[in-house]
Amino acid sequence: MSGDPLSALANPRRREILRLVWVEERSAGDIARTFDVSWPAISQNLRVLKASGLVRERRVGTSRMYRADRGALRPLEAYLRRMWSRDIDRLRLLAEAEEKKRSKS
Amino acid sequence: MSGDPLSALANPRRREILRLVWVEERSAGDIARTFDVSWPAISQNLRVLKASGLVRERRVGTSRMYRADRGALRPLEAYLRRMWSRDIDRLRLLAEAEEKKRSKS
DNA sequence: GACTTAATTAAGCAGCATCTTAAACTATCA
DNA sequence: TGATAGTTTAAGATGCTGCTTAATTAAGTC
Repeated sequence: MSGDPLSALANPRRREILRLVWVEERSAGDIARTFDVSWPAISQNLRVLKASGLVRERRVGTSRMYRADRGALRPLEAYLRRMWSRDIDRLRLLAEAEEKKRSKS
Repeated sequence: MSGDPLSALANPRRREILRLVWVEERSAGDIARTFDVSWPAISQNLRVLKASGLVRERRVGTSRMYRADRGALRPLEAYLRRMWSRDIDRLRLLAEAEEKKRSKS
Protein backbone atom coordinates (compact mmCIF):
# COMPACT_ATOMS: atom_id res chain seq x y z
CA MET A 1 0.00 0.00 0.00
CA SER A 2 0.80 3.70 -0.26
CA GLY A 3 3.05 4.47 -3.21
CA ASP A 4 4.80 7.66 -4.15
CA PRO A 5 2.65 10.07 -6.19
CA LEU A 6 5.59 11.39 -8.18
CA SER A 7 6.67 7.87 -9.09
CA ALA A 8 3.12 7.14 -10.17
CA LEU A 9 3.19 10.23 -12.38
CA ALA A 10 6.52 9.30 -13.92
CA ASN A 11 4.74 7.04 -16.38
CA PRO A 12 3.07 8.67 -19.42
CA ARG A 13 0.42 5.99 -19.68
CA ARG A 14 -0.65 6.63 -16.11
CA ARG A 15 -0.73 10.36 -16.76
CA GLU A 16 -2.97 9.75 -19.74
CA ILE A 17 -5.26 7.59 -17.63
CA LEU A 18 -5.37 10.36 -15.08
CA ARG A 19 -6.42 12.80 -17.77
CA LEU A 20 -9.23 10.46 -18.84
CA VAL A 21 -10.69 10.30 -15.35
CA TRP A 22 -10.05 13.94 -14.52
CA VAL A 23 -13.52 15.30 -15.16
CA GLU A 24 -15.71 12.22 -14.85
CA GLU A 25 -15.38 8.72 -13.55
CA ARG A 26 -14.94 5.83 -15.94
CA SER A 27 -14.95 2.08 -15.67
CA ALA A 28 -11.72 0.11 -15.90
CA GLY A 29 -12.87 -1.48 -19.14
CA ASP A 30 -13.84 1.85 -20.61
CA ILE A 31 -10.36 3.15 -19.85
CA ALA A 32 -8.68 0.00 -21.16
CA ARG A 33 -10.51 0.24 -24.46
CA THR A 34 -8.96 3.64 -25.20
CA PHE A 35 -5.45 2.20 -25.15
CA ASP A 36 -3.65 -0.21 -27.38
CA VAL A 37 -2.46 -2.48 -24.57
CA SER A 38 -3.96 -5.39 -22.68
CA TRP A 39 -6.54 -4.97 -19.92
CA PRO A 40 -4.24 -6.27 -17.20
CA ALA A 41 -1.69 -3.62 -18.13
CA ILE A 42 -4.30 -0.93 -17.48
CA SER A 43 -5.51 -2.65 -14.34
CA GLN A 44 -1.98 -2.66 -12.97
CA ASN A 45 -1.52 1.00 -13.77
CA LEU A 46 -4.82 1.80 -12.07
CA ARG A 47 -3.60 0.00 -9.00
CA VAL A 48 -0.47 2.12 -8.89
CA LEU A 49 -2.52 5.29 -9.25
CA LYS A 50 -4.85 4.16 -6.49
CA ALA A 51 -2.01 3.16 -4.16
CA SER A 52 -0.49 6.61 -4.55
CA GLY A 53 -3.81 8.24 -3.73
CA LEU A 54 -4.20 9.94 -7.10
CA VAL A 55 -7.42 8.15 -8.07
CA ARG A 56 -10.41 6.80 -6.19
CA GLU A 57 -12.17 3.54 -6.89
CA ARG A 58 -15.88 2.83 -6.55
CA ARG A 59 -17.44 -0.57 -7.14
CA VAL A 60 -20.68 -0.77 -9.07
CA GLY A 61 -21.92 -4.27 -9.72
CA THR A 62 -19.15 -6.13 -11.46
CA SER A 63 -17.57 -2.90 -12.66
CA ARG A 64 -15.10 -0.65 -10.96
CA MET A 65 -15.32 3.07 -11.55
CA TYR A 66 -12.28 5.29 -11.28
CA ARG A 67 -11.94 9.03 -10.94
CA ALA A 68 -9.11 11.42 -10.22
CA ASP A 69 -8.78 12.58 -6.63
CA ARG A 70 -8.73 16.27 -7.33
CA GLY A 71 -7.95 17.11 -3.74
CA ALA A 72 -4.78 15.05 -3.70
CA LEU A 73 -3.88 16.39 -7.12
CA ARG A 74 -4.38 20.05 -6.41
CA PRO A 75 -0.72 20.93 -5.76
CA LEU A 76 0.20 19.16 -8.99
CA GLU A 77 -2.64 20.51 -11.07
CA ALA A 78 -0.73 23.49 -12.39
CA TYR A 79 1.90 21.28 -13.92
CA LEU A 80 -0.46 18.67 -15.32
CA ARG A 81 -2.74 21.20 -16.94
CA ARG A 82 0.17 22.87 -18.68
CA MET A 83 1.40 19.57 -19.93
CA TRP A 84 -1.97 18.50 -21.18
CA SER A 85 -2.81 21.80 -22.76
CA ARG A 86 0.36 21.51 -24.77
CA ASP A 87 -0.51 17.88 -25.53
CA ILE A 88 3.02 16.95 -24.68
CA ASP A 89 2.00 13.72 -23.10
CA ARG A 90 -0.02 12.32 -25.91
CA LEU A 91 2.83 13.05 -28.27
CA ARG A 92 5.17 11.24 -25.92
CA LEU A 93 2.94 8.17 -25.84
CA LEU A 94 2.71 8.14 -29.62
CA ALA A 95 6.45 8.56 -29.97
CA GLU A 96 7.08 5.68 -27.60
CA ALA A 97 4.64 3.46 -29.47
CA GLU A 98 6.41 4.28 -32.72
CA GLU A 99 9.75 3.59 -31.11
CA LYS A 100 8.54 0.17 -30.05
CA LYS A 101 7.24 -0.73 -33.47
CA ARG A 102 10.49 0.38 -35.01
CA SER A 103 12.68 -1.64 -32.65
CA LYS A 104 10.63 -4.75 -33.32
CA SER A 105 10.80 -4.57 -37.10
CA MET B 1 19.00 15.43 -24.20
CA SER B 2 15.69 16.64 -22.79
CA GLY B 3 14.21 14.19 -20.31
CA ASP B 4 10.83 14.18 -18.66
CA PRO B 5 10.66 16.34 -15.51
CA LEU B 6 8.19 14.04 -13.78
CA SER B 7 10.43 11.04 -14.42
CA ALA B 8 13.34 13.00 -13.04
CA LEU B 9 11.31 13.74 -9.91
CA ALA B 10 10.28 10.11 -9.47
CA ASN B 11 13.55 9.41 -7.71
CA PRO B 12 13.81 10.43 -4.02
CA ARG B 13 17.54 10.96 -4.22
CA ARG B 14 17.08 13.45 -7.03
CA ARG B 15 14.35 15.22 -5.07
CA GLU B 16 16.70 15.49 -2.14
CA ILE B 17 19.42 16.90 -4.40
CA LEU B 18 16.91 19.39 -5.71
CA ARG B 19 16.11 20.48 -2.18
CA LEU B 20 19.80 21.03 -1.51
CA VAL B 21 20.22 23.35 -4.47
CA TRP B 22 16.88 25.06 -4.04
CA VAL B 23 18.05 28.20 -2.28
CA GLU B 24 21.71 28.40 -3.27
CA GLU B 25 23.98 26.81 -5.78
CA ARG B 26 26.35 24.08 -4.66
CA SER B 27 29.24 22.22 -6.22
CA ALA B 28 28.83 18.63 -7.36
CA GLY B 29 31.31 17.48 -4.72
CA ASP B 30 29.56 19.44 -2.02
CA ILE B 31 26.32 17.71 -2.94
CA ALA B 32 27.95 14.29 -3.20
CA ARG B 33 29.44 14.61 0.28
CA THR B 34 26.01 14.92 1.86
CA PHE B 35 24.97 11.49 0.60
CA ASP B 36 26.14 8.00 1.43
CA VAL B 37 26.70 6.95 -2.18
CA SER B 38 29.55 7.26 -4.65
CA TRP B 39 30.32 10.48 -6.52
CA PRO B 40 29.46 9.06 -9.92
CA ALA B 41 26.00 8.12 -8.65
CA ILE B 42 25.40 11.77 -7.76
CA SER B 43 26.93 12.97 -10.99
CA GLN B 44 24.55 10.77 -12.95
CA ASN B 45 21.57 12.03 -11.01
CA LEU B 46 22.66 15.59 -11.62
CA ARG B 47 22.79 14.85 -15.32
CA VAL B 48 19.22 13.59 -15.26
CA LEU B 49 18.07 16.68 -13.42
CA LYS B 50 19.88 18.90 -15.88
CA ALA B 51 18.52 17.05 -18.92
CA SER B 52 14.99 17.54 -17.65
CA GLY B 53 15.62 21.25 -17.15
CA LEU B 54 15.13 21.22 -13.39
CA VAL B 55 18.64 22.39 -12.53
CA ARG B 56 21.20 24.68 -14.14
CA GLU B 57 24.90 24.06 -14.31
CA ARG B 58 27.67 26.67 -14.12
CA ARG B 59 31.34 25.87 -14.49
CA VAL B 60 33.76 27.58 -12.14
CA GLY B 61 37.36 26.50 -12.48
CA THR B 62 37.42 22.76 -12.14
CA SER B 63 34.17 22.75 -10.23
CA ARG B 64 30.62 22.66 -11.48
CA MET B 65 27.98 24.55 -9.58
CA TYR B 66 24.36 23.46 -9.65
CA ARG B 67 21.21 25.28 -8.71
CA ALA B 68 17.49 24.63 -9.06
CA ASP B 69 15.78 26.29 -11.99
CA ARG B 70 13.01 27.93 -10.03
CA GLY B 71 11.27 29.07 -13.17
CA ALA B 72 10.92 25.59 -14.57
CA LEU B 73 9.93 24.31 -11.14
CA ARG B 74 7.27 26.89 -10.37
CA PRO B 75 4.25 24.77 -11.35
CA LEU B 76 5.63 21.95 -9.21
CA GLU B 77 6.71 24.08 -6.30
CA ALA B 78 3.47 23.70 -4.36
CA TYR B 79 3.84 19.95 -4.26
CA LEU B 80 7.55 19.90 -3.49
CA ARG B 81 7.27 22.38 -0.65
CA ARG B 82 4.53 20.37 1.02
CA MET B 83 6.54 17.23 0.71
CA TRP B 84 9.65 18.83 2.10
CA SER B 85 7.88 20.64 4.92
CA ARG B 86 6.53 17.28 6.02
CA ASP B 87 10.01 15.77 5.51
CA ILE B 88 8.39 12.85 3.78
CA ASP B 89 11.26 12.49 1.42
CA ARG B 90 14.07 12.24 3.89
CA LEU B 91 12.13 9.57 5.75
CA ARG B 92 11.67 7.72 2.49
CA LEU B 93 15.38 7.84 1.74
CA LEU B 94 16.22 6.59 5.22
CA ALA B 95 13.66 3.82 4.95
CA GLU B 96 15.11 2.72 1.64
CA ALA B 97 18.63 2.74 3.04
CA GLU B 98 17.47 0.59 5.94
CA GLU B 99 15.71 -1.72 3.56
CA LYS B 100 18.90 -2.17 1.61
CA LYS B 101 20.99 -2.90 4.69
CA ARG B 102 18.43 -5.43 5.82
CA SER B 103 18.29 -7.27 2.51
CA LYS B 104 22.07 -7.54 2.44
CA SER B 105 22.46 -8.99 5.93
C1' DG C 1 -25.70 -24.36 -9.47
C1' DA C 2 -23.80 -23.20 -14.15
C1' DC C 3 -22.75 -19.38 -17.26
C1' DT C 4 -21.40 -14.74 -18.60
C1' DT C 5 -19.35 -10.32 -17.94
C1' DA C 6 -15.96 -7.28 -15.71
C1' DA C 7 -11.92 -7.04 -13.79
C1' DT C 8 -7.87 -8.48 -11.06
C1' DT C 9 -3.98 -11.45 -9.72
C1' DA C 10 -0.12 -14.57 -11.02
C1' DA C 11 3.91 -15.80 -13.49
C1' DG C 12 7.33 -14.75 -16.50
C1' DC C 13 10.10 -11.94 -19.49
C1' DA C 14 12.44 -7.81 -21.70
C1' DG C 15 14.07 -3.39 -21.01
C1' DC C 16 15.26 0.44 -18.17
C1' DA C 17 17.33 2.61 -13.79
C1' DT C 18 20.66 3.03 -10.39
C1' DC C 19 24.41 1.79 -8.28
C1' DT C 20 29.52 0.33 -8.26
C1' DT C 21 34.58 0.56 -9.64
C1' DA C 22 37.91 1.95 -12.98
C1' DA C 23 39.36 5.07 -16.46
C1' DA C 24 39.27 9.61 -18.59
C1' DC C 25 38.77 14.37 -18.82
C1' DT C 26 39.57 19.49 -17.61
C1' DA C 27 41.26 23.47 -15.23
C1' DT C 28 44.66 25.16 -12.12
C1' DC C 29 49.11 25.79 -10.36
C1' DA C 30 53.97 24.73 -9.14
C1' DT D 1 54.67 20.23 -18.52
C1' DG D 2 53.56 17.41 -14.92
C1' DA D 3 50.88 16.81 -10.86
C1' DT D 4 46.64 17.43 -8.48
C1' DA D 5 41.71 18.28 -7.47
C1' DG D 6 37.08 18.02 -9.07
C1' DT D 7 34.11 15.76 -11.72
C1' DT D 8 32.32 13.03 -15.49
C1' DT D 9 32.17 8.95 -18.59
C1' DA D 10 32.42 3.88 -19.33
C1' DA D 11 31.31 -0.73 -18.32
C1' DG D 12 29.02 -3.94 -15.84
C1' DA D 13 25.97 -5.99 -12.01
C1' DT D 14 21.50 -6.06 -10.09
C1' DG D 15 16.92 -4.86 -9.15
C1' DC D 16 12.70 -2.66 -10.53
C1' DT D 17 8.89 -1.57 -14.23
C1' DG D 18 5.59 -2.53 -17.39
C1' DC D 19 4.15 -5.51 -20.51
C1' DT D 20 2.13 -10.24 -21.98
C1' DT D 21 -0.81 -14.54 -21.47
C1' DA D 22 -3.13 -17.62 -18.39
C1' DA D 23 -5.63 -18.40 -14.29
C1' DT D 24 -8.73 -16.50 -10.77
C1' DT D 25 -12.18 -13.81 -8.37
C1' DA D 26 -16.73 -11.47 -7.95
C1' DA D 27 -21.39 -10.11 -9.25
C1' DG D 28 -25.30 -10.68 -11.89
C1' DT D 29 -28.52 -13.84 -14.77
C1' DC D 30 -30.80 -17.97 -16.28
